[in-house]
Amino acid sequence: MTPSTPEQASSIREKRRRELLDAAQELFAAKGYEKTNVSDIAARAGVSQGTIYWYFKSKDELLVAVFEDWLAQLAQDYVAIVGQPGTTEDRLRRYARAAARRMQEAEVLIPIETEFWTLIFRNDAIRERFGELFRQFRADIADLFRQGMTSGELRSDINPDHLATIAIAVYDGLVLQWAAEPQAVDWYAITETFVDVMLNGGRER
Amino acid sequence: MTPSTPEQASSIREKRRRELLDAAQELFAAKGYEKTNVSDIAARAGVSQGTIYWYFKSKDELLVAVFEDWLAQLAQDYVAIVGQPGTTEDRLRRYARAAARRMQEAEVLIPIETEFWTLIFRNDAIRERFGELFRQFRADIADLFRQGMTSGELRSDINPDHLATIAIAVYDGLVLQWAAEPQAVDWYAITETFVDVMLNGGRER
Amino acid sequence: MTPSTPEQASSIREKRRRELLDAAQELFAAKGYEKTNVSDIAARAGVSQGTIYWYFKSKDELLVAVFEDWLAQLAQDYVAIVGQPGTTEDRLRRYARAAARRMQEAEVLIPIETEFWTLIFRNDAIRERFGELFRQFRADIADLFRQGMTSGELRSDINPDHLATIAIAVYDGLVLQWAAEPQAVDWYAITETFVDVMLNGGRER
Amino acid sequence: MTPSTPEQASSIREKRRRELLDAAQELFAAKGYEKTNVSDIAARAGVSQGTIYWYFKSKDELLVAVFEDWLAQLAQDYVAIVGQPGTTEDRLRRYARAAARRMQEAEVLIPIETEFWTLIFRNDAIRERFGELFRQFRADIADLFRQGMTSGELRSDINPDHLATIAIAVYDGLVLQWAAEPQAVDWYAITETFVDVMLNGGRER
DNA sequence: TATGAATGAGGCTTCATTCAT
DNA sequence: AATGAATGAAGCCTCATTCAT
Repeated sequence: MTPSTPEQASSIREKRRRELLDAAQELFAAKGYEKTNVSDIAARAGVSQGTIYWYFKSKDELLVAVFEDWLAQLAQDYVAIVGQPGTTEDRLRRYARAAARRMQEAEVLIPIETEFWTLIFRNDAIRERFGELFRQFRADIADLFRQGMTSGELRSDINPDHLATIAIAVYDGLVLQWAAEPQAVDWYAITETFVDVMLNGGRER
Repeated sequence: MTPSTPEQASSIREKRRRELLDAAQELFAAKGYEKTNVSDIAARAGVSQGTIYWYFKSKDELLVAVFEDWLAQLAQDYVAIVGQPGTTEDRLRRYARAAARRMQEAEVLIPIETEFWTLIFRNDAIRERFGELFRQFRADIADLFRQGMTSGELRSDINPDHLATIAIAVYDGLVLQWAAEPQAVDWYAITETFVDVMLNGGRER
Repeated sequence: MTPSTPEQASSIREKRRRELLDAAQELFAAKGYEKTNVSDIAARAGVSQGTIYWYFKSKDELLVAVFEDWLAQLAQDYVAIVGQPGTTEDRLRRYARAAARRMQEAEVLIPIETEFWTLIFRNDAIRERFGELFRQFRADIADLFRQGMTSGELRSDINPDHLATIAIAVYDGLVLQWAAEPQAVDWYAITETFVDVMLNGGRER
Repeated sequence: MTPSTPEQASSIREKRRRELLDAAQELFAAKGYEKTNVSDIAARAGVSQGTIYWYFKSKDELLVAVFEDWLAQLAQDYVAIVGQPGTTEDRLRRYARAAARRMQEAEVLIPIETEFWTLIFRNDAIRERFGELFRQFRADIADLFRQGMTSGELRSDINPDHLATIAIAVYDGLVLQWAAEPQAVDWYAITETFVDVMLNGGRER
């Protein structure tokens, strides 16, 4: 059975597409979208420039594809974590630690995150998808808090949506500080402090 | 009466420089650095393309100038607030509310913030300055917390640097969520929740 | 039952070739040679891009094939008409009316005629073939006039070659005016006027 | 007075524009629009490629400008001739001879005429302008015939518009035959035959 | 025969920067 | 100081053609 069967051909296509996606992601992260040129991507993926256009209609569409790809990974990561059983406190800690771990492991990808954030203001399609991601994510975490309130674990006089918004914001904001001064951000230590304060408050009593 | 005296000439120069800076800031915010071209800036400032090079050595230098300009405003805003007298709690609330107000008032400038963040990864000078800003800012806020610990207002078993890092991160992170879905971020309400939880904790007791 | 016999294979080949030729002709007429790309032709003929090269050595050769095909039709049309028996006047009228009819019926093909005319200047092979066509055509019509002169129907002090050249020129020239303003060219009415004047002259007497 | 005054600056601009127009016209005539590349035009005009875009928004717009320029010359040529005083016969002869002379003198420009004809089918703006030209031209010549009919010089049972259409068509059609076989078209001799037959008819009497 | 993938040359255009005036 | 013109280096993309299956 030669590799000319439809399935194999298509799997080759998938593979090539992924190579291009990976090459693009790395370069976008390393140099930014504007500074990355199509020929660089082609070179890194080991194909000719024209080949890219066999897989993506334009450089822009390639960017969107990278973005979608990245979103997919991201969503998968967190949703799985937040959805696990346990007390709210446990799950909150797990979420926070997973976020910390992800940041540390995927530091090379952080530049591409800020790249996408910038795109949020320039590209309606991307804003839409990003908004959707945040919405879903916020809903999941708010849900976690609501369960804690129902079970009596958490104060019920706090707006769980606001809480979720804050919990998400912290990690995005940390990214920036890390970017400006990596050694100033110890993901794990800050995570512990954050969870502690979120639960117990900073006030002396 | 031509502006031939040195002072006049220099004040005209200042004025023109500011016009160019403003034009550039607006366009960078609106379209991003890469998509903004020198001729656009010239047109918006009402001068010819060549004139820009009488005031700035290059487009890059113009960007850095806009950045410095923006940083100056920013620092002024916050430092003043955090430096005022009062209990730690008061000052924390004030800081948080000032941040909320600033966000709301300067929403049109937010895109330029993400633009700068992206630049953190591409431009060493900007990373350096940004790092400095964060460092100073973190130091000021951590100091605020330390005073609260000394005075017995706050628990003293928490790392004040981590706390400061988190406090700053929240607002940067909120910017992103606002970007993706403006109506989801009510700056003031979230601010109140944030301060409440930071002080009292979310745990039922 | 697969088409494995030589005849069948070859007739399939013929059929496929014709499909490609038709697709190409339509597209060349609609968009022009340069703007038509090989993949468009393939798509319209329902085959893959590579297949075209199984039937034609290059895009250029495909153009020449379309041209030859078109010439063949054209020559067939006219030669038949001019060669029919009758008085010179009858045959002249018949030629003129046939030309008028052809124009009206084949208006969609007119763009491809101008396309070919342009190619006269760029492509030696096409100029050669075109010259041959005109030469033959002119000879046939001049002959018609000569017969009229011999028989006393026409004045014999006129150069029959010039006359033939003019008679042909009129229809080609009309094509252009039709192109620019279709409603201004009533093929049949103009034809009658043309034949009338050619025979009787416009001078009052 | 240095050449920096507005008038001179603008006349320099005019001059440069004309150089570009001429270079483009020559190349379009020689190689056709599609085969001519912007860098060739720049080279022939002795400027850099980018300079062209200081004068024309795109290659397409340059083509249209060449076309307009050519139309202007053309209209000027003929309108002057047809508008002169004299009998209809005189003026008809003059028109025909002027057309013949123009063809002979401007043979290098003929390819660009067919180039434009092709464009008639592809470009609405050009079709519009071309239609306008033909309309005006036809009207002028038809008018000439009408005057001849009024004065009793010409038969009044012929449609002068058709006659005008034919008179114009002949020269456009001759261009094609000339293109295919230059030596077969003797502009002056054919012109005399054409006028003779148009006036006196070809019928023996 | 037929196909889809791949190639690579080259075209149009943009744009930061420089220059002559 | 200021300007409009000019430059030239890329960059994205198209497309005829070839290749592996």
